[in-house]
Parts: sequence; structure tokens; C-alpha cells
Amino acid sequence: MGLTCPSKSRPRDRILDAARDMFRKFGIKGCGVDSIAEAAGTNKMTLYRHFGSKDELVAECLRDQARAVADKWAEFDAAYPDDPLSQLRAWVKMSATCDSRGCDLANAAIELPDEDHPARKVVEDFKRSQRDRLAGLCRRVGARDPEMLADTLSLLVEGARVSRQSVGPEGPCARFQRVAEAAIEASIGAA
Amino acid sequence: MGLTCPSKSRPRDRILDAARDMFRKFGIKGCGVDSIAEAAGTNKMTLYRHFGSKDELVAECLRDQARAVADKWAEFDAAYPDDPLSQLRAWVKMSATCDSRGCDLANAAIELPDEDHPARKVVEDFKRSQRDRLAGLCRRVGARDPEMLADTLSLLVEGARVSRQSVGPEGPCARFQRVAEAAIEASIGAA
DNA sequence: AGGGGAAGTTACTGACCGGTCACACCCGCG
DNA sequence: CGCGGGTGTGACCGGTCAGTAACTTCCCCT
Repeated sequence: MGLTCPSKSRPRDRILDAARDMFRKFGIKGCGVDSIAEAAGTNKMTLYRHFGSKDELVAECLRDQARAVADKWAEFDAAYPDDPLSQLRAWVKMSATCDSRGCDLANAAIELPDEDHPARKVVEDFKRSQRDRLAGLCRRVGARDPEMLADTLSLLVEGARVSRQSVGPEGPCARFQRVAEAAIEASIGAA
Repeated sequence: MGLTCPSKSRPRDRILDAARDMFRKFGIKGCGVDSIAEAAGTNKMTLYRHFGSKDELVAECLRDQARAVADKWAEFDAAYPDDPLSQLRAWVKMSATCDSRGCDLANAAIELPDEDHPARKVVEDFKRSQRDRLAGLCRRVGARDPEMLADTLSLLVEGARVSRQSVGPEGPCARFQRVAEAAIEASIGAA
């Protein structure tokens, strides 16, 4: 069964986990495939047998995290069925209390300027679907201008995540939740 | 024999310019000192005589850009003396129409997770002073909650810049200016 | 004219990079 | 038993990295 134990799981999953951790700690370009394999308790050869290249490993890693976020949305939907406002608030709260290293997808886009990198498409698709999901909620919540609110929230959460990395958690991002909730309230209050 | 015509200026300035350009194009970790020196029409040795290390070059580069932004603020102050609202709007407009590769300072913070990197302090100081300047303007403009407005605008502009890199200029950042101006208006309208 | 500092040149170090190879191993399955 | 696929091992490739040394050449200033 799904033992969380160290190395009994499949190498592929361990590599993915280790890569995510190391990319976060040192940046994508900041760690080599050898160290990733070692951190995963395996070796470079096995890594290359599962992922054709480092670039592909990065892309798959990001796909994995995109899936995790999709699961979060599903959780919110299950927790507050037919209650888009609560879902929206839960999402804001989650975004406010998440890890200090920001959004790995956005970070990857910044760290990999090459438009042809396989990770770029993953990031773009993810961010777009993220905004669409948000816009759907804004519509269902009865916002005066749902598209506008969706973009506002998108910008705020993106800004909060990058601000936390550059000035720390005591900076502008400390007020993110209040600002975001005020934006929601203003948009549905004036309907 | 003057092959290197395009460069009459001092090597140090050329290196700084070339480094800025290349860091933007390929990322900081994405280009070596040798290529930077070559792009600057000089050589690695001269680069190392002016900047002790690549890390120091990065830091100096960012200090340079921080100075450029400070100059922008001075311009706004000169263009609209004693008119904080116009200054604020000019800053919003500038932030909306700036280059597509985002804020180099914030990008550096994301690309260099090591807290001890000399560039990190530069970024943190810059972002903090940036927010303070903004807060000062928000106060003078008579905003209901100046600190809140300053943080809102900080988050929005930071978000717009990173969003432009991950989803492109047609994404949420396209509505940045409208959102930001609405936030300003809401904050001074309700005074 | 000449002296000195700044700049250019070449070559080098040692480490590390992404990626590949050949080969030994282990373990479940028939 | 033997077979085969997934895994581990270590060596290896060519290239690039940051950083240094020793020497030459240029140009500005007195």
C-alpha cells in the first residue's frame, strides 16, 4: 500500500519529489541532475531512463504540481458545493498561507526565459486555466464585472507570491488576504 | 584599429549594460562572464578587475537599475510638483507599459534563492524603499487607508510583471492599469 | 618624451555540467 | 531453473563554468 516510507516507493516518484524540493531550494538552474538523483536515493542513469532530459524532468515536475493545484480546487468544490463565494474565499486563504518560495510554475517561467523550453507551455496552460477557473467562480458569485475581478485577484495573488520572495512575508504580501477579500466584497456589494 | 567602434565609453559601463541585457535575455545563471565580457566588447580579465566576482557584478547591475528607477521618481516629481495624484498615475502608467521581461530586481530574487547572495540585500532594500515611496504618495493623496492602498498597488504591479512573463501580455496584466486606477479612485473617493 | 595605470591577450586551473556507455545486479514470474 | 525488465555502478565524453596568472599594448597626463 501507499507507504510513505523512504525508498520503497518507485524511483520515478522519488525523483519527482526530490526534484521539486531541490528546484525550490536552489532554483532549477541551480542544481544538477546528479544531485537530484542522489537526493532521490537513486542515480543519474535511472533518472534518464524515466525522463529523457533535465528539461523534460522540469516540465513533468511542473505538470505534477499543476495536478496538485487542480486537486485543491476539487477539494474546495467538494467542501462548499454550490457555494462559489466560500470556494473563492477558501482559495484566497490558501494563497495567503502558502509556502514562502512562491509559485513554482511562475518561478520557472522567470528562470527559463527560453520560449522553446518544454516547461513554458506547461506554465502558460496552467496559468490560463487557473484564471479561467477563477473567472468562472467570479461569474457564479454574481460579481459586477467578473472578468475584472478575476484579473484583479490573479494579479494580487501573483504579486503576493513574488513579493514574499523579494521583501519577505512582512512586506505588502502580509495584507494580501485583506486586500483580496475587500476586492471581492466591493465587486459583489455593488451589484 | 578601432574594430570595436560602437564603444567609446568606459569598459565598466559597457560591461554593466551588456550584463543587464544578457541577464534579461538568458537569465542570470543562464550566461557566463565570458559571454558578458564579449558582448561588452571587452574581455573577462577587465571584467574581473572592475567587479570582483560575477555575484558582485550582478549586485552592481541591480544597484544601477535601482538608481534608474529612483531617477524616474524624480522625473515624476519634477513633472507634477505638489501633485501626488498625477505622480501616482504616471507611475501606474509607466508600470503598465514597461518591458515584457518584468522587474529585474524581483526576477533576481527568484532566480537566486541563496539568502546570502549580495544581490538579495539590494533587491530587498529597493523593494522596501519602493513601497515606502508609494505609501508616501498615497498618504499625500489623501487615501482613506494609505498603507493598504500602497500594498494593494505594490501587489498589483508585482503581479502584473510576473504575469506578463508567464502568460504573456494578453493575460491578466492587460487590465492592470484599469484595476490600479480603480483602486486609487476607490481609496480617495471614499475619503 | 616618457612614465604609469588601465586595458587587452592567451593560456591555464579545477570543478561541474548534461548526457551516454557497458556491465553487474536483483527479483518476480514462468 | 532460467529469463527479462527495472535498477544500480562507475567510468567516461565534450563542453562550459568562475576565476587567475603573466605578459603585452595602449593611452593619458605631467
